[in-house]
Amino acid sequence: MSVFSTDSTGKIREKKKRFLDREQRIIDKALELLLRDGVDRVTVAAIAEAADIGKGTVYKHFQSKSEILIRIILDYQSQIAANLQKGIEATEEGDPGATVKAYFNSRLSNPALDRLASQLELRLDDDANLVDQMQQLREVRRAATENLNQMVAKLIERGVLEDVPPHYHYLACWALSQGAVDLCFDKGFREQFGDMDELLKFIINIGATMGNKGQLRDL
Amino acid sequence: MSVFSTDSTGKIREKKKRFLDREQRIIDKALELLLRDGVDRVTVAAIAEAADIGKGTVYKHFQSKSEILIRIILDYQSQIAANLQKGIEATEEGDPGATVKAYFNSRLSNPALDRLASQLELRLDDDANLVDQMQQLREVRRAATENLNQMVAKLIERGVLEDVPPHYHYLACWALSQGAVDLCFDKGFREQFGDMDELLKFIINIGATMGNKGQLRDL
Amino acid sequence: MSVFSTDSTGKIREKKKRFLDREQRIIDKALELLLRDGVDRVTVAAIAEAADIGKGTVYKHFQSKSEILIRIILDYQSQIAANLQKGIEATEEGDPGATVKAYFNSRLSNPALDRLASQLELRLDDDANLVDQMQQLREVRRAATENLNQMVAKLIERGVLEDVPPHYHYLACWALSQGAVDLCFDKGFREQFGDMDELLKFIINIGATMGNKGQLRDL
Amino acid sequence: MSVFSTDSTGKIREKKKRFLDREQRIIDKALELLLRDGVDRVTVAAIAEAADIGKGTVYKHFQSKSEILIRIILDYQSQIAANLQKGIEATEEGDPGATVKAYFNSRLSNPALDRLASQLELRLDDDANLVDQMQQLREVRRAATENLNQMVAKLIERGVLEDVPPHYHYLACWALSQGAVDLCFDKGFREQFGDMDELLKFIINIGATMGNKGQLRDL
DNA sequence: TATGAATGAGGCTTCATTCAT
DNA sequence: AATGAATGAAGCCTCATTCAT
Repeated sequence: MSVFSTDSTGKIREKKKRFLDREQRIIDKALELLLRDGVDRVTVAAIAEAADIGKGTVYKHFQSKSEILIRIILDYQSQIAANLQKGIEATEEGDPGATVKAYFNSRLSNPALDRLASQLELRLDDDANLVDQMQQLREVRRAATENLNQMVAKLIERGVLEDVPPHYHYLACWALSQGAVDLCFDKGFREQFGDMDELLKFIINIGATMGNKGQLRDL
Repeated sequence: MSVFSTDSTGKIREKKKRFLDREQRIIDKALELLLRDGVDRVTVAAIAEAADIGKGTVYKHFQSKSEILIRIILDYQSQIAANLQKGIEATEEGDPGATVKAYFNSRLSNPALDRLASQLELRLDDDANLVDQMQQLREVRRAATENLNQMVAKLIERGVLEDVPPHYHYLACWALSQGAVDLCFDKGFREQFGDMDELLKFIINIGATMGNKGQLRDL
Repeated sequence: MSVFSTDSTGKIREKKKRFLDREQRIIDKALELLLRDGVDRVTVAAIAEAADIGKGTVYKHFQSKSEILIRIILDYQSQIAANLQKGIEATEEGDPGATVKAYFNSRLSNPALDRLASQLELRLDDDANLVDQMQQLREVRRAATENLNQMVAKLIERGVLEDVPPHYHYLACWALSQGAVDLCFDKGFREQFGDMDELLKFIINIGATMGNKGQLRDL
Repeated sequence: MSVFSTDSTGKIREKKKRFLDREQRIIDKALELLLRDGVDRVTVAAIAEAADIGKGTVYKHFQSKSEILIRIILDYQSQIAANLQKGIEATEEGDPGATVKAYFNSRLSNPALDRLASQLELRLDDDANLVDQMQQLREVRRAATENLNQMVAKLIERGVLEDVPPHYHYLACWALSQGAVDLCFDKGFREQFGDMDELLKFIINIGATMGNKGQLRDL
């Protein structure tokens, strides 16, 4: 490979890197603004300004505003999935509650972000131009649930968990953590009860024990 | 009272009734459209058209679009509170799980509505023109939690529930039901697992037993 | 005339009186609101409410909102004309400055009202539905200027005033008083110079002497 | 500087120029419409159409309709202030009446514009979003009155003008010119007396002599 | 006769997206 | 490739006037 072509390749690479960096920068700033100002109050113009680029440039990276938003969801979802995977591995190495804890901690460590992701997904749910990305999102989740399914099935087999379809267990878990996140943001409750840390621990504890063999009625 | 005055009074009453009917009609149609089209896609013009009245008429009944929305929240919240109250009474008459069941059933009987109320509240949270109604909403909730507090305290005293601050119990319950509602609307899950009825029963069962004495770890 | 018909006539008269009273009430309240809230912020609904009658009733007395407004102008104009007439009479009885003083005092005794009248007239100037009333307004003014013309002509003849077309004198007077009224309402000036009473006296003095023989240049 | 960078800089400059030109065009067209149709009847849509641009474009240049209007006032006020300054200089060079004449001519050379400015100011007086611009407007005026104060003080000292607070003189002048402007637009007067040029000369003459030593009574 | 609920034209403003430079 | 000025559809709200009761 000649010096010239090496140079050229290097330059192209550098260019690509800068391009990708900027893409990430757009997402980061968008996220920052969304968390700070709320879903309704973030405009493409604001994102561009925060990222210190022109509005038009945003559209070199994303076909529409929605694509930025769904990208945020996807990134977050992947992160959750990764944490979950670690939890599953820990569970397989002998700690039955590890998965649940990993999951809860993952979602509750930044409830604002979790809530934001929920809101965004809600808003983009039936956007016809995002079919692909939505598909991708579901795939991420399907992969995660597949692993969960196997893990839960084993725990059922071992008599740790109640013998119901495996997804009952982790969807209940999903629901409780989802609700816990909402709880963190209910102004009324926050005003009435103050600090929520202990409460969240209590809820996580419930999450870790619910569905355990022998706890439920009428099954 | 003369026949004439009776007539007159009657007519005035009838007029007022029609006025109030119309108000309800606006709310009903607004709710219908919100459920059908989503929070973002319902305009005042659409509500007016659905209610078969002029746009201006809407503003005879509500000072702003937001007031229609918060009214929907308040109506729903009152309904929940009423159901909850019945549950509390049943619990006091000897069925410890009645409150939780009443609460879950109340929220899950029409999850779409529940979810809509959450979304609306989120959107109206910092609307400066709704301070009064927001206050009213909190008052409805405060009254409900007061009753719950007393009931839970008794169950703790009787050794039925874990001895933690009473609100831990019902906020955990709130969280689980909130999450269960969201679960109903997750397209991915619905596609993957189909019918959710059994799952919801499972979750409600968890709701009814969680926090019971002896189920949690490390307390 | 029979007792019956007397009664009937009395009732009709009473009815008419009440009707006229209410008309005046509408005008009074409208004026009150206009002065308090500004021309832009007074609605027919507000006038009706202030007058303690229904909106529809307003339209039994006036064909449009504009008719209320022009009525206010006409009433004020008539009042000015009456005061002016007294001044003219006093001038004819030997006090040459009496007319000017009467005129200035008349307009400056309630500058807010004077300004309001100007603003309203401006706004109604080319309202096609008010041709008649506008004509009436001009007639009131024409009558006043006719008297002024004669009076000024005499003062010119007597060598008191400069020999220019008579209307020069009173239109200059009109202009100065008009400007004085505006002066009263200029926020900037008020803040900068505080109380305006002495200033207005100074201006009225100018009004009383301007155009006097021997004061102007180059004539 | 390379040819390329020169080109680039040039293009950017040209772009900026076109942007500013457009801004001026909006103002010009707005002014044109305001003068033609009256303050009440000019909409943002109409301005945009007249300027041959989209409605949205207007808001790239001005934050609100009010900002266009106040800009018109400010521009006019600055123009008046500049003319006034020239008059003051001429007075200082020996022509005592120069300032007054400059001022009157300035305002009466386009009475329609002067009147429009008054009306606009009236309408914007209590717009909370224009505090800054209003402040700016007052500053322009304060600067002008400061110069006037000094000049008038000198004329008083030299015995040309009556010894009253200096602002009495120029506010009287302001009032008379303000009134003269209104006079130009009174339909009734115009119809009755026809051409106003001679009358305005007469009034300007009054303006130039009023307040001169020895003309007033009772001082 | 008095009422006030109903109307809907019309105003201002926002913002995602495009495209000429 | 990057920019940001331009766009215009779409949304919310006001208020003079009408008309059924």
